[in-house]
Amino acid sequence: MNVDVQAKMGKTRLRLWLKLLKTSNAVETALRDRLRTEFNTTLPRFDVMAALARSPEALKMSELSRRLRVSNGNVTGIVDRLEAEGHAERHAVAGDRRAMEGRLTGKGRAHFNTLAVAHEAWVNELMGAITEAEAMRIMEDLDSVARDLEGKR
Amino acid sequence: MNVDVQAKMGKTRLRLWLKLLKTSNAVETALRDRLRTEFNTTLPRFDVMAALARSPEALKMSELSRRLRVSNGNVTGIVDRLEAEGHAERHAVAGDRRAMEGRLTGKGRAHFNTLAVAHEAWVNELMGAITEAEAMRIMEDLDSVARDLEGKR
DNA sequence: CACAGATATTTTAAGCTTGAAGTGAATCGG
DNA sequence: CCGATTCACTTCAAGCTTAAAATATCTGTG
Repeated sequence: MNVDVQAKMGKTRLRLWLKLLKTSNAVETALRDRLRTEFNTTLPRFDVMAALARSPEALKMSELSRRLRVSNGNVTGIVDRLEAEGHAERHAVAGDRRAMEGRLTGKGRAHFNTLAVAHEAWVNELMGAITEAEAMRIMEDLDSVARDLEGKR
Repeated sequence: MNVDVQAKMGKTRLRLWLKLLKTSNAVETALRDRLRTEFNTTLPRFDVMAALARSPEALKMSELSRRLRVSNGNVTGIVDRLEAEGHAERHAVAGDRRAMEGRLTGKGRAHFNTLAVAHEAWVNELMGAITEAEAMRIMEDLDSVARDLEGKR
């Protein structure tokens, strides 16, 4: 590939990145706004609740951190707040006095079910301009990027 | 469209959103890491410098806020730090004593030129799995989402 | 002119996020 | 068994982000 074509490709990828960023920020901002105004909660709290709700077992702090790809200290703070709200609880792990497990409370589970329904509807609305076929194709393309990045880590 | 097909579409859009978010977070995290370790700076500072560098004129704080789609208070803090680094400067706006304009210093402009070259190369590398044709198509699809969201605001 | 409302910016409080330091506990090699 | 290392988690400092309150200024209306 000659130099001109390479340069043009680079510019196209930069434009794509900027558009990807703009779009995902716009959707994310809308979701954050709605979680705040309609349910008085936040996206990080929703994410932690989703991870806990999805798992049949309680999850160790480090496991939450790994699944959500955020730092340990971050998980500590978010679970602190969920605990203060009565939506999650920590307990010691039998056999390892260093570790703590988190799980949703009954109240937390009920709350999350409400949130999850609203969240799915919102996403469906916000991404309404995308058809099934477009979605499938974009996911394939993004997968190739994700796999690529996975390798770099 | 029947109810089953609608439900399936909703799930597909949700999956697309999660993948979009995951991919853009992965790219963004890589860019943040490199800005930090290689240039001791941050993405918000880069964004403000890019806005200032792109504009032939100095920009008012509120204009920066509008272009970057972040709050006024946020811009205040980021410009504070750029000023402390000697990369930007504020000055009063003639004719409106409420307003402040920001611009890059000579040092800031030189620094930004270095950053911008590295940034474009990084994006090109991180998004290397996407071809020109794929990029064009995804941009079109995302445009329809962005236009849709634009209307909602 | 007075003054009500709009505008431009900064400040503040709260939360999210990270990397790094700190604490206590487990594990492993000798 | 003991010391070094690793591991799980929390704490800390710094920065980013927002919404809301506070300041100061401007503008239009009577």
